[in-house]
Amino acid sequence: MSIDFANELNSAQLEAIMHQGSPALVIAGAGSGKTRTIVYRLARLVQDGIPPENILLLTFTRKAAQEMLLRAGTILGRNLSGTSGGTFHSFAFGVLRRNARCLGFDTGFTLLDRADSENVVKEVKDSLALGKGDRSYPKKNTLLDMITKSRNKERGIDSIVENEAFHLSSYAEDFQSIADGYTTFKQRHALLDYDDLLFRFEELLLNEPSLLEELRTRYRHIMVDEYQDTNKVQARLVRRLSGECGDVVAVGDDAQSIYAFRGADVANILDFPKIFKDAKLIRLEKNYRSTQAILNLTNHILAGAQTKFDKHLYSDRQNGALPRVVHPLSDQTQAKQVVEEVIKLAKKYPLHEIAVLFRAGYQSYPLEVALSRVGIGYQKYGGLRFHEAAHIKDVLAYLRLLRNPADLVAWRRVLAPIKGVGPKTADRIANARLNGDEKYMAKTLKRFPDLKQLFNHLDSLSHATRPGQALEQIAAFYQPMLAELYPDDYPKRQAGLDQLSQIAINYSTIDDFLADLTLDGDQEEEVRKENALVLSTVHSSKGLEWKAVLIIDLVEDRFPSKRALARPEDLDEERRLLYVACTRAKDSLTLFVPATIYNRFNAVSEPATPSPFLAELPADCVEIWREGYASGLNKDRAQARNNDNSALESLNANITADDPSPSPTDPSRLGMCRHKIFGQGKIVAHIPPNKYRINFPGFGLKVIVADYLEML
DNA sequence: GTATAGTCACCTTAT
DNA sequence: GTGACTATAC
Repeated sequence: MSIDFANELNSAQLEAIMHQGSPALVIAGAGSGKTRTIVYRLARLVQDGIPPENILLLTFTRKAAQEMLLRAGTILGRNLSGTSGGTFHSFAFGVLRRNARCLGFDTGFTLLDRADSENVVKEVKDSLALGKGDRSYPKKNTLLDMITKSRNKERGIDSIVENEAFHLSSYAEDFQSIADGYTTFKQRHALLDYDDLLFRFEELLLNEPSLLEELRTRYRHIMVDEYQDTNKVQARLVRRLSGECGDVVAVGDDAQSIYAFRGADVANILDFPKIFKDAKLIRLEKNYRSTQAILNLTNHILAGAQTKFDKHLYSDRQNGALPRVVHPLSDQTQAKQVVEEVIKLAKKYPLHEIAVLFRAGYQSYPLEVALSRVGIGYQKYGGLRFHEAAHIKDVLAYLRLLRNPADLVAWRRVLAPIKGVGPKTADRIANARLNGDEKYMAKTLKRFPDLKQLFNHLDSLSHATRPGQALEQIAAFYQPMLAELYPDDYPKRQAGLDQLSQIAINYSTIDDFLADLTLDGDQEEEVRKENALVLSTVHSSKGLEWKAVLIIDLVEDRFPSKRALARPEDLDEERRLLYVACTRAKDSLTLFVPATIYNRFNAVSEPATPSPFLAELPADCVEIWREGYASGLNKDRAQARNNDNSALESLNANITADDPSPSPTDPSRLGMCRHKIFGQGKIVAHIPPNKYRINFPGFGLKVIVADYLEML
């Protein structure tokens, strides 16, 4: 069966799928049929006689790769399972595992997930006696952030701190010592973190020319999806694997770059033609996903960016409803409004074609409560992961020890439930067992009789090679501890363990099972609900699409996130994030702007400023609705957007007047101020309780928390 | 060194 | 309502 490609694709897409034999960069706007293009190119290559084994497809999630391979297989009517597909990290892991000896890991190695890494970092910090008794000392999360940012951006920690966390500059030296200690710890216990996978892979390719040759011979055709979100080392890996003029097709969209915080470098896209000789450039600009009404809005969002994008999406779908901006009275009523909106939309679309998107995982909590109350099933993407739950990690620790007896992180977990054994004793026991210190072991076994059982259990496990089988034994051993450790919700956790066993059955090696869990958190989707509303962070929504999209909490501090705005260019990333969110919608787009946000710190609702990205939008590209105190939602007939701010400010004024705390709008303070990043600026307005709107020459209007300002 | 009860500050985003 | 840290007693 031959496929009529010309009939299935537009001319730019066709050009992309027919390209072969040299590097090409496909700049694919949102909804421009990027996935379709990759899928058809896969199919085209195989149809033209390329063995699937010679193709490498690198994507952002493993699921994306699987779906593309499945679709290509369906088109061709044959199985493409021979194709290598996955994330950079999982591909790197596979190669590293097969060559563990070249890395100096003779007894295997194990992976650290984010939480593991944080705990190691904290341990190192404590062992160096840094920040003792200092409550305001940077937390493990911040410490690891600095360390991995430094590695991903390939700049010194001091430079990262100076640029992105200037308030921590006095700790820069500490951070360096902690980073060094962290590296040493990982080496000593045969542990790799996410970043190590990429860098050790690169090292391996440099040190083992025969391996590089082998990989090059095998992977003659490389495709890389979401190229705008690759970092420097990933770009070098592609270059090294493909060679300067190999058959490599990178697909991406500079306007959708949303992982700069992780070291992603848009320059990779821009430099592609420099790094790869005679790279062909192909642009996909026609949008097949959204209505023109939605694209009008997304084009406006992008137009406000400081970094200009050469992008203007267009669609044939002219008859679309205007995107709606809904102003609920508070974030609590917002949840109610979203539920009502979902109920209405559900009459038109299946639930899984409707998504609610948000900036950060916690923002969906009130909504989750409201949904449960009315019995609407939902599936959440992003936020806490299945395998991060304590009981899952407990059980996995036994498996880790089987593969890497030096894994101290796992030892601590396994030993922790034994009464009388704390972190110190756990370390000692682990070391004694590793070094065969019989004397200490005998002594300790006498003191902690439970240890005997644990060791017997571990010994019996060592015969198990398949993860399903091993997990069965572990679950039996862990059972009594589960009930003891988690008396409140232990049935629920038991169900989680059963689910884990189900997943494990599909794997033939423990290494792959463990790696997939840490490298690809959404395993639980295998038991995904059939028809459920989708809740997702914007980051996790990348590459997906729905008939109807609702975005919540579009207010200053939340979207854009106040945590994300350390440097001027960070605002653009937040803007691109909103762009990604809005371009997920095919037919219907609704933006929620609550007038107040509940503040847990002082347990009151505080007035919120609408997201600056919305304030810029021309009045005719959206329809505005407001929630009244008594009357529910009303359409804003006048569309008097300019009154918006004044109404809000009078609301603010009222609240401030009732507030006994000091610092209301004081005209004498509305002078000049200085900000570490934006420089000197004129204060335009005070936004109670603690923010100012300031005009910074060159940067425009910004809302800044008073703590970050020096008043002049 | 460990267990436990109490106090205080806190939630980006994710391979 | 929780996780991270401290003080106190075993």
